[in-house]
Amino acid sequence: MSGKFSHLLEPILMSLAKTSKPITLKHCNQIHANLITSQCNSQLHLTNTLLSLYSKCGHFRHAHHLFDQMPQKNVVTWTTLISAHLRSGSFTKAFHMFNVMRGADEKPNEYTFSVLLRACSNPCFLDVGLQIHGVLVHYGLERDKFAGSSLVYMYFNAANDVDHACRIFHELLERDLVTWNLMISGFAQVGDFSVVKRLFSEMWEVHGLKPDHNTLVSLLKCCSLVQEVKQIHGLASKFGTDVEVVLGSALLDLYAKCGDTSSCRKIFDSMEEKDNFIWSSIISGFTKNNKGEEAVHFFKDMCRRKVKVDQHVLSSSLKACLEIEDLNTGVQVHGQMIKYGYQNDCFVASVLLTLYASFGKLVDAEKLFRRISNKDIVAWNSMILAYAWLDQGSTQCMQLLQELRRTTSQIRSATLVAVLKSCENKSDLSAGRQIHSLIMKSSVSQHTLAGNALVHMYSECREIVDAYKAFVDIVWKDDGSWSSIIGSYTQNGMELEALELCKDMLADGVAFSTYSLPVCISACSQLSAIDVGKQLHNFAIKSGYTHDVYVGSAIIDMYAKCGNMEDSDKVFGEQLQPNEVIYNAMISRYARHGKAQEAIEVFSRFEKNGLTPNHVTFLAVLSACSHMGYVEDTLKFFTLMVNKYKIKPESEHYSCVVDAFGRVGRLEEAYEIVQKYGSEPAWRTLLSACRNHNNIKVGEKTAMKIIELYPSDHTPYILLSNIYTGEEKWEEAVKWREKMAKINVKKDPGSSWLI
DNA sequence: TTAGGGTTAG
Repeated sequence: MSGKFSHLLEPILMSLAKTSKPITLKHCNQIHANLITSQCNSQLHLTNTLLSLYSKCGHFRHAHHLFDQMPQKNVVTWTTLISAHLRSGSFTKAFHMFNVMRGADEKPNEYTFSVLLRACSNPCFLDVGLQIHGVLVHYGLERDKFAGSSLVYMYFNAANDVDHACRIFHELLERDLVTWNLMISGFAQVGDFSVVKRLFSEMWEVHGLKPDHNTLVSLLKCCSLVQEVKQIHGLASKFGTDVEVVLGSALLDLYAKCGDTSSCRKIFDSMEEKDNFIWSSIISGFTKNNKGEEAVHFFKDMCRRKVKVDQHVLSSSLKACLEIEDLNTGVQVHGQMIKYGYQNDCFVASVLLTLYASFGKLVDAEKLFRRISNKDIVAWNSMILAYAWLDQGSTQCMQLLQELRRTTSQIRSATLVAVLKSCENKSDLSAGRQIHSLIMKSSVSQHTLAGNALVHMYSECREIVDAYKAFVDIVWKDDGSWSSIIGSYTQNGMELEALELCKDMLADGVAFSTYSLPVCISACSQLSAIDVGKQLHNFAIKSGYTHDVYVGSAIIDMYAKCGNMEDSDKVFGEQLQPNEVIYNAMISRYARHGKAQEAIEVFSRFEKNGLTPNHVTFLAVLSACSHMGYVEDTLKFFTLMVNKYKIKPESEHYSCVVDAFGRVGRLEEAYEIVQKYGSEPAWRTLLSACRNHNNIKVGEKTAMKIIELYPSDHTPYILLSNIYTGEEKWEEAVKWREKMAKINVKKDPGSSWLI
């Protein structure tokens, strides 16, 4: 009687087992009920299929429950259950079931071993895998296609053991496409590309096996040039290989790495089925190529189509927001992150916290950081860097470092480099010195990256002697080390020494790079050493570095500072794609030569070319206008900067406005600005303007303020005394000179900041 | 009836 309806149930079960559509628990339960009512549940092959359906739709407990209730079991039943445990990540349970199975005298077959060995491809299960290999030999299955192929896979992935993998492969009785693909992917993984190519041609030319998308994905791992990627892409058409999601995303990723975003888009558009991999590949592909706008567009498109986003999509999209400084979209991504439950994901939260921090939202950033359940080192470094951007953020960075040291004894150089970033200011120097001694005591002491960061930190703190000491201590000096120390000397008025170091660098076998060349050229500019500058320019031409914007702008600047405007213009004209840096150099050049009108003209060309001015651009154009006393223009550019370009003015920008007002004698207005936003240089600019206009009222207020802020400074006393002298108020003038003498403030011999 | 390969992120 039993199983009389099996001919009805069987086709339904079979079609469900083969479908690519998602199977629900409801489907499984219905079939289960039907199996029972139609008395087909004693038909083992049908129950086994149901068991695998429960496992495929992720309902492992139901699978296990069914398994327990089955009166009869065969090797398929056991293998399916072991596979279900592995699918759910319960490795120990799976291995345990294997032992129970053998205890129950059920003989494992090639499928059972295939399933188990795949789990052992994880290095932490290699020991188990080797034991299973022993058992497999006992059953005489070592030369079997399925079991043997899985052994090959295990030896490559868990042990990087090429010899063992090859021995097993060569002794197989039969090899199919999957077996060949496993070998090819194994060699691609260990980086032996010549063997990959040899295996590929043998598979196709000798054995006539047509490659599939898996083969091509392994071949793609051997590509480093766009031509090679195109070749593999061509093979797909030659063999009629379906460019499905896996091959599609691998191709897309490689085209992106070669900078070919138009091919990325073509592949993306041609994909009928788009999964999360494809979406995250296209978003990260555009982000990698500094095309954040497009990347963000893809993200929004994805959300509009109601495609479920995953952690890869979220982190790539946030990276794009970071690149284009788009906080609004970032907040939208945050919304999706909450919606899909990725709020505590380490990867996603690390980028989002960086984005929030870049907009000064440190409280939000830290909140995200604290919620990450398993913080890895990148998350810690991101949080440290977030504080490092703050003025005087070294205290928080040091606290985070202490906290991190309580959780791990291994501190890597990237973390210390991040903390050092927070110490690039004189007031944070003591923290910087602490990190220095920490580095010297740790295994990081020989790391070039850490040494370079120390040189940079001391240099920014204007501790040149210490910068040099740190430089000398670097065991393997690279281009970054040399550029850092040469730059440090140049910025601190030691240009001759900088050029000497430049010679040492060449003698040490380190060639000029796009980093070291601009600093050396800039040393020449400040020395007006046009001959050496020209030599460096020649070198730049020969090595093709003139198209680099930093090299180009340094050369433009060098000729201008040496008074050779003709060559400066020539180099500007040779720039293929002048960007912000180049234009900034041109505007600064005119600003320095007091040519405000020309500076303004360059600024408008800059805007016409679709470039976005930054705070340096505005500093240059504001200083050009203010130097000439163009108050209206100064105010116009200042408003443009704040309103249109949303750039937060820094103290230098305010100083320019103060300077402009000061030059035309609008001292009260200047005073108002300095009082609200000014810094030390702004106060000094104002005081100097008061002296030029002999304005006692504002001059007194200003001088008092400087005395209050910098009590040991002689300049306000002298300037005030000079103002009184100018107004023929001799008594007052003498009074201020006396005051200065009384509190023991001395004028630096032979120097005055006015000079 | 059970099985083996592969792609994306900070």
